[in-house]
Amino acid sequence: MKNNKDHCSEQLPKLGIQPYLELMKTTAKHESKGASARLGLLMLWFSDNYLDAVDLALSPFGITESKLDLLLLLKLHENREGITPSSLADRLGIRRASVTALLEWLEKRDLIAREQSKLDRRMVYVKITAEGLELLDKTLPTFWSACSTVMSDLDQEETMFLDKILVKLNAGIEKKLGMGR
Amino acid sequence: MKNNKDHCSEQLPKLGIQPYLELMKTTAKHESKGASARLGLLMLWFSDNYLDAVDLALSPFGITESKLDLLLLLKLHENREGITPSSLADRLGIRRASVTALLEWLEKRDLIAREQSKLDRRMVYVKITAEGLELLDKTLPTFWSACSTVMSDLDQEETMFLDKILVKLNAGIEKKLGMGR
DNA sequence: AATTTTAGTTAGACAATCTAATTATATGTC
DNA sequence: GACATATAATTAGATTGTCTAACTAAAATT
Repeated sequence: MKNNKDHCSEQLPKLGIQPYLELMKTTAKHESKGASARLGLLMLWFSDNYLDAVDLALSPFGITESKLDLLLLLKLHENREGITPSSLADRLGIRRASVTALLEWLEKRDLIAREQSKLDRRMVYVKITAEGLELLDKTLPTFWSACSTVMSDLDQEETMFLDKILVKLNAGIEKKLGMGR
Repeated sequence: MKNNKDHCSEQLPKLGIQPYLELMKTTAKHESKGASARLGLLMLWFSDNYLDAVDLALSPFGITESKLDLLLLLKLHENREGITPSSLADRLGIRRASVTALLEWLEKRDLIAREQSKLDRRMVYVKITAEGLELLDKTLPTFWSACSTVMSDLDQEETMFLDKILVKLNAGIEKKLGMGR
């Protein structure tokens, strides 16, 4: 999360996207894709800003998006028995070792509990605790409103259109990265 | 960057967005904003995936998006004399100490050069080197195509519409975060 | 001349990831 | 049944990008 509060003389002017596009003309492979690349650049900037904004909204709760993501996954599969670190790694698109680190943090704060499987003692079952659920209850309203605030600048037509587009783009990119929620 | 190649039994099914929306109904403040929050969630997922995809595309060049960002900024202001770490921090929306770290890395590889100002000896001027420009030349084609590839699923109408929407959203979020490019 | 402000750096921290190695357990083969 | 292989989780150690707080040197102000 970025949070620049240094008060410095603003020496470099904002360029906007134009100079980037001009540079692109001279350094891109196929000029045909100009419109897509412009879009991609706008999206890159927005993605950066948006993730920062959500992080910022969550920070008062002392939890990050990654960890909330994991808790949310556990909550939504609460009925299901036998959620293992491996399956979480799969679903989150990260390595098992990374999940271990997240679980370590969450367990230390009693937000989740781990229990060794009796059927296969290599495996561990992960569950969200009452405290974990409580934290979700406290955090989620802010999370949803952080998600929606930025989008509320759009009118109804734009909202519907963007929804359609994002569903399409997400499907495409999940296929490319080979995973999804 | 995420890169899951562990081959695990896929135990947790993909849920898609529906269960998240149902949970939202019971945990959001104002139900009115449902459409925006749904959009925000889709955008959050897409932003995550998109940044991962761009990172992945850049990884063969041994440079990350943050560092490329900085180099690009230097390239686009190449004519301007006296670019300081402070002004870069301003423009990148990060702290001066963080810029020092990036410059350290870039300087070690001769991609940028630092020189003490003679007018005000507290200040340092940063310039991109020939090697830095070379790296940009090698990297940018891949960067632009990473930006555009994901977007190329869209037809012309969608592209134009999304462009308009992103300009609007970026303006809004930059105002909220208090910075921009 | 003394104080305060500024620019940059350093030191030390934390979060989220990774790979490689390790441990314990299960499974499969001869 | 014993040995080899595979699997699940963890540990160890690294990297990246960020932060805050303290420090140094120089400039500006009082």
